[in-house]
Amino acid sequence: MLSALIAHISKYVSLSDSDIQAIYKHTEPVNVKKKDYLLKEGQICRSNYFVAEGCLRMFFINEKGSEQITQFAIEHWWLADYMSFTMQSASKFNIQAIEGSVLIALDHHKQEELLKEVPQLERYFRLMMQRAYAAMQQRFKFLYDFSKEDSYLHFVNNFPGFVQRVPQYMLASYLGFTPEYLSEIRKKIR
Amino acid sequence: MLSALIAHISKYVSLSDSDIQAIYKHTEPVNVKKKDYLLKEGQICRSNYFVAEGCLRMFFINEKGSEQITQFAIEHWWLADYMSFTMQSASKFNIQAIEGSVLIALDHHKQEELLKEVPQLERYFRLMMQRAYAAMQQRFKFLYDFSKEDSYLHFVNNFPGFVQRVPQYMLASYLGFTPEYLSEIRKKIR
DNA sequence: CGGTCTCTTGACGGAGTTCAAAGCTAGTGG
DNA sequence: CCACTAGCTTTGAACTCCGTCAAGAGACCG
Repeated sequence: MLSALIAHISKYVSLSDSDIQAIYKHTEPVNVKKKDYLLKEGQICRSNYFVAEGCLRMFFINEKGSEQITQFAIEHWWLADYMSFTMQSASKFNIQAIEGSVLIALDHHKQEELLKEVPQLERYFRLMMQRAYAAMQQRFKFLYDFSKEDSYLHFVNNFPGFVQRVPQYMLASYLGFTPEYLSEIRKKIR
Repeated sequence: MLSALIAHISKYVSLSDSDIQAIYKHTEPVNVKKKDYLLKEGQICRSNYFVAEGCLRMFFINEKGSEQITQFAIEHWWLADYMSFTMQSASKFNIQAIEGSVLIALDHHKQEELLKEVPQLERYFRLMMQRAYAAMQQRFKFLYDFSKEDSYLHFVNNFPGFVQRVPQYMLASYLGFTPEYLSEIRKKIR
């Protein structure tokens, strides 16, 4: 499943055979079952994960003691708590598989080594970070602009396939409201 | 004021004299007065701005017709609508100076040229994007975790100097509530 | 089939908004 | 250096969206 990553990188920068060998040497494929954890609160986020297949969620435990989802990651996106990853300090987030998933893990120090060996990956990761950051800027706009009802409608229209893949209560959490209220919205729409 | 940028870059990667010359050639210093616009809704976000001195805000006009601030940028941070910047497509955001400011502007195509001439800047910008993205991940956590009152207290504690620099109503907008409610919170604290 | 997740319903309460008006403050020009 | 004005902040009352709690109905998995 490394081929999915190689294909993805190749869309942004060109790789020689020896570059591919270097990537092969520094990354580690990881197969996880539904509900397996990749990071738990209090641990250091040691790896940056590329989703080749499947789906992850990142969440934290809020002041009331319930799980609050902040991000999903589907095929061809990277996920990590980048504060913890960069500083190698304790994370306040959890990362968990929502489906059985195939991931490529890239450890912090392995990433540094790999970037030295294959410098054009600096460009690839810059573009990935820029893409992720741009998506977040858009998301902030929606968060501020839309009512909860509109947030839901917008999400459903923009990711029609994805809505089927996760339980409703996770969507509600991600969108910032309760499963009860989501139920209300869905009733209204019918 | 380019020296501020050179100093900042030098914290992350090392620059030769010719690298510095290249940076000098591709960037443009911009002096703006309070309330000057750097980007207006509908325009393409052509430049990435480094704040050497001063302060910017990014905002959009929400469904009710009022300004909603999504980001501030102070000294040593970069600001752009990265979706518009990357795709060179129309932006839905505005960028405006809150104070008289000294900026370094880097146009999209100039950035591409510069990155070709000085490849280690790919690393610098990767680190900047990663830092900005990490900050956003944290911010999402706070947004979901805190009540409006706690958001305000948290912001004041974390950026004590900054609160003096902007009008209260801009803070309220950034934190996602009304100036009236902010006034209520401030009364309660006293 | 039994038990544990997940989704729905309805009653109630409260954090935060809206609207309107008055009080401040700071910038500007005379 | 004062006076004027526009912009900013405060107040209070009415309202509303959405959360909380509790209980029941499905749905899925071993």
